[in-house]
Amino acid sequence: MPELEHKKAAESLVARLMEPCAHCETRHLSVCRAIEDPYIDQLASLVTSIDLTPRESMIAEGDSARHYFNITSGAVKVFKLLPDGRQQIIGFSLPGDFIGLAVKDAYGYSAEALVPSRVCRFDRNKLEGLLVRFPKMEHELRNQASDELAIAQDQMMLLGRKTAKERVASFLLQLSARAKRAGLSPNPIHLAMGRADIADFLGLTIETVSRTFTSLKKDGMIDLEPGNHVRLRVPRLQELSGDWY
Amino acid sequence: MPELEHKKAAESLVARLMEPCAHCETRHLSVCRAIEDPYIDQLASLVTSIDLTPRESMIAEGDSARHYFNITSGAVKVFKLLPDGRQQIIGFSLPGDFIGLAVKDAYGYSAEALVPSRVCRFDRNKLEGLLVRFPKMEHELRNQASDELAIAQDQMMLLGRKTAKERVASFLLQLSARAKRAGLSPNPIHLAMGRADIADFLGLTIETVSRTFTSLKKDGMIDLEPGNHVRLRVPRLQELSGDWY
DNA sequence: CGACTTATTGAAGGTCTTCAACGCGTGTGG
DNA sequence: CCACACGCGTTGAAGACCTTCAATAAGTCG
Repeated sequence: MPELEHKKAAESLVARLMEPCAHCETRHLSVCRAIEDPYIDQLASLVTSIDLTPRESMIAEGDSARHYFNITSGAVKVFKLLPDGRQQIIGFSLPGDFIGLAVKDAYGYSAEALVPSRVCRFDRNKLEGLLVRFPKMEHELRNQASDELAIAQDQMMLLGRKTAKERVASFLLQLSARAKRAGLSPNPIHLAMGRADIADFLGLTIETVSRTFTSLKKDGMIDLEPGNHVRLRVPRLQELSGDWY
Repeated sequence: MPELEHKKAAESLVARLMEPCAHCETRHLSVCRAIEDPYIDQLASLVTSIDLTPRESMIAEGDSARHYFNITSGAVKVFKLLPDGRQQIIGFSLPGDFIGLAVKDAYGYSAEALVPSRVCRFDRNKLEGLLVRFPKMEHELRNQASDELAIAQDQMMLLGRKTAKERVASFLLQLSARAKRAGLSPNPIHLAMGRADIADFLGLTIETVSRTFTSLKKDGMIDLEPGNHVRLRVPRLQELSGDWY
């Protein structure tokens, strides 16, 4: 590597370490976009970047809620457990997603990485303090909470009233739409999670999810491709999903 | 009626019409508490009080979202429909509850009164304008959204992973807790909604709800009393609910 | 290659749903 | 005043969808 290139790379590394937010690649996707460049260091000063390995826990239900989190890369599952071990996945968080809004004193859910991931951890008290000076950020957080609320309501409809086929169809379309927004391939989509997690998200069992996938495949609605990729026949899945289009 | 009494009553009526927020009995329960007395008229200026009869519609899914609402008396159901008529109730709103947060351009749900109710209707644009000057209110709205989000997540757990008995037990305890907060009787609780609405809220059918009630009664968990009242054996219902206590 | 995890498939079973009938209370009209 | 209809809740029997239990296949990593 030429020395100039080398030097540039080193400077860029230093910059990322010293000014994590200013050079954050997911800033434009996240609530952090509410804070303008001149002030961004105030945000950076209360942030810690954390790397997570698959299955590594990020939040444990019941812990006192001292931090907010923002996903910068990878994928995280957010879930609740019943005392007997039953699990319900509340959502899958992707780059740009904010975690910690639905919180009182203690976290009401757990969260752990599905794949190698990186998250920004904010000190909650300090961030709340910052919000007094940055009402735009406060507004952004409310919008984020509103969006999540609307998504949660769709999920209630899915869990309460849809059949297994409809749930899986909705799920696949939902992943496709999110991938599109994140600039990833919306049609052969990639599944970052296994059947067990899909099941715990859709309120089904692993076996039912698997059977539903093969059934959709037989009906020509999807194709299962290597590497956990799924090709979707979108219009027909939309019909099947039971939703309004 | 003595003339003095008469005059007082008339003045009070005028006051309520002219300064609806200043004399609102549910203000302390609602997000409106964020605006202090000296400024409350600014809020009052963009509010319309509306009376609803049972089954009267307040919001229709898909309509452009020009208003926010605040329940001041009665009870309202908020729900979503699938094209084939299946219904999922997202929540029951009681005095002090704010409706309209989970909204983009159009409402993602419908809402209608269960019993004679009164609601405050805010012009959405004007209220959003007001928020710039009252960051405390903005903050209050975020908190409200966060609370609703946590509730929605509990509901996902209920819908995705709980049995019929657990759902009904959770539901009754939930109603009891809300009644307590609203200053109503938390133990013989009153059901403002019929079996059909309970079913559509819990992701069950009318028949299953009915059977579950009688089963809980046989097991000595509840007593059904006249006037849609239910007496709860709380500790045993908590065990049954499958939740953490 | 071999051990482990994950996904698929089969068969039996259970919980909840569906379809149907009945009871109960209320309100209306003959 | 009673008959009747209507809404709502309850109960029964049959059936469907999903789950559970079990075995096999496929994929992953040492």
